[in-house]
Amino acid sequence: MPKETFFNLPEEKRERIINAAIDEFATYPFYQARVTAIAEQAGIAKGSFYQYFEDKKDLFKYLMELSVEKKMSYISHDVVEGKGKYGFFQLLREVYLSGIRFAKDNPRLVAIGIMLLSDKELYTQIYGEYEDTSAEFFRKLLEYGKEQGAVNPEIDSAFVAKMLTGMSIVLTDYIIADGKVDLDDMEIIDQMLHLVENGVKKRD
Amino acid sequence: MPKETFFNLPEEKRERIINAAIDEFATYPFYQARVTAIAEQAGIAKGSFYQYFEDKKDLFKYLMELSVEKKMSYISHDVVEGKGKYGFFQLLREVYLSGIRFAKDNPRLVAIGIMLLSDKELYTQIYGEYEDTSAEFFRKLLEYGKEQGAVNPEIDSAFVAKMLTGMSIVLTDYIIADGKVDLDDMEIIDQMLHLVENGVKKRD
Amino acid sequence: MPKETFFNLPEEKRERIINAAIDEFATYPFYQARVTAIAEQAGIAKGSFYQYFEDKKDLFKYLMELSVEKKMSYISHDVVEGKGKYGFFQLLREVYLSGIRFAKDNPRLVAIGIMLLSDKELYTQIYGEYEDTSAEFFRKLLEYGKEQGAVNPEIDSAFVAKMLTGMSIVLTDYIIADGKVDLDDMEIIDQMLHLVENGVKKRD
Amino acid sequence: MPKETFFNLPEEKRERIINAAIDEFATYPFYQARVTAIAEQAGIAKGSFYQYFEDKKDLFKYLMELSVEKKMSYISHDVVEGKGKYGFFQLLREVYLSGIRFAKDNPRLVAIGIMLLSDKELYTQIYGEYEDTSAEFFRKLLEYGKEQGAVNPEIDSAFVAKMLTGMSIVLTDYIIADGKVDLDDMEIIDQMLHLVENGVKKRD
DNA sequence: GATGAATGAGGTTTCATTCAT
DNA sequence: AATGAATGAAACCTCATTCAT
Repeated sequence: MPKETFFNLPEEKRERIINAAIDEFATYPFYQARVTAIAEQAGIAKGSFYQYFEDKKDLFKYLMELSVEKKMSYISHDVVEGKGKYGFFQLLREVYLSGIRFAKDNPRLVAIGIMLLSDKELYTQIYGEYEDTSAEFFRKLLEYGKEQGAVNPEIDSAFVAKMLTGMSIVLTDYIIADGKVDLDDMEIIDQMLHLVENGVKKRD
Repeated sequence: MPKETFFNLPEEKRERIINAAIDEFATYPFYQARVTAIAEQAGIAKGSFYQYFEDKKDLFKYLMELSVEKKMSYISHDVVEGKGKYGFFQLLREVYLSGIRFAKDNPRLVAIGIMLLSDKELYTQIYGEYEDTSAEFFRKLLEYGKEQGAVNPEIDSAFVAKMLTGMSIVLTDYIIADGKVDLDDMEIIDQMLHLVENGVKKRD
Repeated sequence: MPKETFFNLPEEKRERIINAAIDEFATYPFYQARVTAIAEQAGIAKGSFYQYFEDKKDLFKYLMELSVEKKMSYISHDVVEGKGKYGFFQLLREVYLSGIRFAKDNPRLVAIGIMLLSDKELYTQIYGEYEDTSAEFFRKLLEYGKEQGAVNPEIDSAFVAKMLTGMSIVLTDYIIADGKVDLDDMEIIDQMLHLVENGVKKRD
Repeated sequence: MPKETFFNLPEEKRERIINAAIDEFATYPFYQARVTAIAEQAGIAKGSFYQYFEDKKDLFKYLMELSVEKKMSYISHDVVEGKGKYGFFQLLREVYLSGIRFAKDNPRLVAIGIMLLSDKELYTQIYGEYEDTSAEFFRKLLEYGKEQGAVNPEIDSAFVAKMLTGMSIVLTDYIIADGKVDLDDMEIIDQMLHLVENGVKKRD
């Protein structure tokens, strides 16, 4: 957690720092990212860095928090409110859509997140014992789908949740890498959802 | 490519080194992995390391080659011969199965591979211009499925191939993380394949 | 070029570093000179060295610049102003004299310069394409002497310039090695100049 | 001094080694020259090197000996025999000429010699307390010139000897650097000798 | 004698972090 | 709070030399 001093900073400066950090961590894996580079980019003294943050990891952690928070803001808008109104597959669609929007708006944050996923050493150092929040989210959604009768109750929620997570990652990766997906052109998302829908829905 | 001296080594020593390297790279991302640690673990002098390999990257590259080679050996047995005999979904099943077997036998190699995937900087340094071999493999398989009439010709092969890759990764990740999947108990794989099958197959 | 941090240092420290460097480079050829030794002698941390200089070569280059600058200061005083007033042989005498004074005051700098001369590889790395500034200087002086009618126009200025350079080097080398030459006792210099004068001057 | 084993080698191999060594030392200053590179070039095993020579310095020393020997062979032919027959300036001319011929035939050996001159640390390690053989040679020649009545007895033989040495070095350096001097075209040498002659000879 | 693997000291350089102002 | 110099651990890598066959 950043020190108080950081939060007392004028917003503009705080943002300069955050942006510099995002740039650096999106370009280099954690261990290769340099505090010096961040300080330089942000236009602050190296010493100041340590007045705002405990250390490199502290900043990184904070970034991840910001990222989650921001992602939530994308989801909440579309889904959280709508829960109940929507059917399972509609919800799933909204979740993916919000994920895509988030990725398009914050490609560097997504890149950082993906990097982190593959460095379990660091991951546990940051989040404590490994625990896949994202998969957990999908698991609950699936349970809800089962209750609703939209999802085949025989499937293993935990595993399919993993799959949905993985597909979500692939999707966002696809987006930030190639910038291919156009929000107006939803074909691909629909293809994916169609794939999931047919694979997961309850037969009659 | 390792130097000749490496290949002149007694097999036992060569394996000690390879194992030490796999251990280190599976635990730490490339830039955090330490040559010193590898040498120590392998019980060789630091200087010897550089008689066998050009540098750290050289060894890493070699490891990846070994990995691909080994993985191929898993696939070949099941699939390469059978192509033509099998339908698309059977082939896909075989591919996933071989992937799983490989992952169960070589979890650390898989971990290294996954790490590499998320460091594109390093990836291109090693393989030249980024090009997703795995996705390409699945794309061809899908084309084959379309020819066969088993796969819906309307789907975007490139994208679905990405998805299949992603799912494959998730699957193996799942396996090496939790060691949950038991080969005798194929339910989960079948669930995934079922998911894919329904999502991808041609409607009548 | 040293980094800004170096120039922000208190003069006393800067001098300690420069002196340590001169000592080291005067004793060992460039590649044998050790950054560690310089840091130790100067009483700074090894890491600090790299806050002041890009690398070993950076420092070395700077030393050479300092040396040229200092040498210029010896010449300027005697000659630059006097050009026009003096005849060719008087000018030559002044040039050699200033060279000697410089060598007596800065024997280690001279030693470094001489070392550099014999490592053309390094020389071009530092100054770009090899170009003998010193010989060029003498060549111009000789041309001036020809204009003045003091120097035999038949001689090959380029070659004799090389000779004058070489003799200058020998002279300074003689001085820093043995410390023999006493400025009050100019016999030797006069012998040399006499040698040159007779060899070069125009016959009637 | 090389070990006996070296001299037991077939001449062809010995020469391969010597040539490789000359190449390496002519290209890099002693400290940067690599035993490994020499062994490779010569096509011998690294271990063999140490069966022939004590260490790197041993080989280098031997090279210098060879060089002196070879240089002597150039001189002896022209001068040693003729001493007595020739006047001082004729002798001097012969000495320089032989020096030039040697330099043209063995530019790399000359380059090594010049390098060594500027590394006094190494020089004394090799020859013991610094002692300029070459200058000594010229000093004796000058003494002879004085006896003969050809050289002004007032000049300081030691110093002028230094000068003559320096000029000799400059001359050879000029030759190996630019390859400019053509033996058929002796103008330049004559210019230099003329310079010396006028500077040194006895006035009447 | 020939080989080439083995060694390890030591060099340069990087960088997170601390410290003094 | 801000600065930026200072530190030193630690990393990679090189190479002369020794050793065992």
